[in-house]
Amino acid sequence: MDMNQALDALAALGQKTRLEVFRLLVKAGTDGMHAGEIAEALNVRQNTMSANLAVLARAGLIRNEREGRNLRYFADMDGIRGLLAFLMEDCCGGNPTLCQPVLDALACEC
Amino acid sequence: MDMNQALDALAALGQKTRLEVFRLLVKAGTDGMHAGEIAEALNVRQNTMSANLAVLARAGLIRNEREGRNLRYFADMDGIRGLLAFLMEDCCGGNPTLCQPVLDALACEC
DNA sequence: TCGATATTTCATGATTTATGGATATGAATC
DNA sequence: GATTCATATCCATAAATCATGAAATATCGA
Repeated sequence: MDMNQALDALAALGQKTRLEVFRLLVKAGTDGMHAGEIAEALNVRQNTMSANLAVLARAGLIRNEREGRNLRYFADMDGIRGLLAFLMEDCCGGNPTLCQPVLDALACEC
Repeated sequence: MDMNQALDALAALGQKTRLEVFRLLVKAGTDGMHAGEIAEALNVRQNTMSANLAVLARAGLIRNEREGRNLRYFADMDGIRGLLAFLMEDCCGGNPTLCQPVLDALACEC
């Protein structure tokens, strides 16, 4: 994760619809959700949602798999973990005893 | 941490100068840095930096203490911890064995 | 009180971003 | 191959955001 990736990710999450999408997908876990379901759940028009999903995907926060006519979207745990690690990098001057446990613990394998 | 606070925090971090400031202050830890030092370190004009510091402070990500003519800024670990917890809330449908350790570990006391 | 220093506030113009309608693509079904 | 469904893309417009210069505020020392 470098600065630009982190910026993309944070900017992507700094918008209401996209933050809601991300949290919805985090909650959905490995089941994921179809694009249409997401749009309906959040009451957002299809084209707007598509654009927002694209922003999140480009930022590495979600990914999708095609299922016939549908696209199923998932939260990308690797992406969010990398972002969190970047945010806390060199925490407290890099003192490892204080902060390394935080980063290690982000190895959540949802 | 509610949705609006989280949006403020993410939008605040989704801008290059502000993300750099935040990481600088995370690195500085309990020592913090003067506003002027921060502006100089990142080569940003003082009024621009002041505006950006205000955004971060309003978002609860940094805080300051006056020291004579200077303001010393610090990363607000409570703020960032709350944000990270909000992002991962109800991860995997709230399955606690998978994801609770991540949230607990964010109790880093820098 | 006066001047110097550190920082913030305000107003503005320029750039970026979000949204909605229309349209296009891609996959399944008939 | 025509139709239909799910989703993506294009384009124009409205809204939000950003950096900047000028002015204001707060603190310190003489």
